[in-house]
Amino acid sequence: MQSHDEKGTGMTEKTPGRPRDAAVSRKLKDTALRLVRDKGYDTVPISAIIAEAGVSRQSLYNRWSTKAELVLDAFYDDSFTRVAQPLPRPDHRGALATFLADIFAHLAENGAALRSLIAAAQADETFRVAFHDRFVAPREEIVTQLLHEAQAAGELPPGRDPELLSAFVHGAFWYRLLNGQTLDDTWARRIADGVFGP
Amino acid sequence: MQSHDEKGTGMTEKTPGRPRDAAVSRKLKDTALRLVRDKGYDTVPISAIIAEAGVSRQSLYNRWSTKAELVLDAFYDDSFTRVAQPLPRPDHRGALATFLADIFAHLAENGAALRSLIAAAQADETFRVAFHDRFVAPREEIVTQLLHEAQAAGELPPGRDPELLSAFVHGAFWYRLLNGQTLDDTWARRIADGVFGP
DNA sequence: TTGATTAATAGACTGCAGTCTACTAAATGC
DNA sequence: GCATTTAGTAGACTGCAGTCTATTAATCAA
Repeated sequence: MQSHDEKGTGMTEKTPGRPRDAAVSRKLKDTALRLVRDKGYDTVPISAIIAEAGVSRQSLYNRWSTKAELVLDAFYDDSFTRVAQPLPRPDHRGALATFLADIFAHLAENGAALRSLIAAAQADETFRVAFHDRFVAPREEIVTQLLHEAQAAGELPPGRDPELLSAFVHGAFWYRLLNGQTLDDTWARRIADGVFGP
Repeated sequence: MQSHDEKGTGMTEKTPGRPRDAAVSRKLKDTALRLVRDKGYDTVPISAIIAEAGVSRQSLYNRWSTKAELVLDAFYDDSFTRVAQPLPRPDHRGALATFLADIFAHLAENGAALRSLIAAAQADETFRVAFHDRFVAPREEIVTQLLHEAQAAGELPPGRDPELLSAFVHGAFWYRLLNGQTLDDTWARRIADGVFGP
């Protein structure tokens, strides 16, 4: 196996051989993030990323096995999933709308990359699982959790199905994103209203 | 421009030059359909399709500008959208469940290809529009229509939002498909119940 | 028959992601 | 020091989608 700790935990685990250069990882992620945001996932070749980062091809593939893994890491580092703040409690319908509006607001910057990563996941099961575990599942969990709480608080009728409704919410999000349709505050509210009823 | 009618309408429009050979188109679509079903979209190279079809590369690209366009055509010819039958009227909830169960049943055969086409649409706006117009929009329309009728029949409360609910339905479908999760009769029923309420 | 036009074929070519090879560099343990 | 191990660089290589060029074949109009 490899060492590859690279100060991930702070305690470098005393592996033999030359240690990984954390600066190389940083440069790759920063460059990938910038180039993909600026020019788009499919327009930016690996050769451009390593050239701008000033790093060899093999150094990239020592760390990530595909372009998609690198880009996921790059965006993950930046923000992407740190939307997972605790949500305001009193009004669950409003909390859901706010949560969605927050995600949708980030789509201006990250939406195109997100679409590319979802696409990449369809051709690469390993990446699909990684993407699901790191990006999809946590967000789904937040909504499911919120809906369970809303149900406990009596704001959502007991007959409703939080897991299904969470699939409705994220499904509508994905469906509109992947079909190139708008997603804004209005849609956040509309989705929340659709879940909680009129 | 080209002639490219190829008996599409029956009335060959008297274009100059050598006419397209309909047998070439047939062989390409049949071969593409079979190979993609058997081996998967990403596993089947163009070179294999033209080799098995016994046709030149250029003949393919004279008809379709990308692999995705060919495969969409191949699956479209076979079935794929002919699920658009008129639906039973008395029970709209049951009609929706049946409609979905029908789609889900076809996923065993076509689900992998559908995922690949959705993925391809994310990197190719021209194809995304074609795919949307030919595949996505008609199905969405069916559900929206059904929900409007259900609302008129009093089976769906007047406060509900058919366009949004349709996005919920197809969204949940896409979301689960793209995340590699099961879609069967149980889910069809569950989604229909989620739309119409408990 | 000839010319114009488009289709079909064969195969070279480009740009891409990802792999592989050869070599050099930095760390550890003796 | 020296051996071992892993990271780094440079660059060749493979397989892919899609483009391009050259040549031949089929149709229509004159």
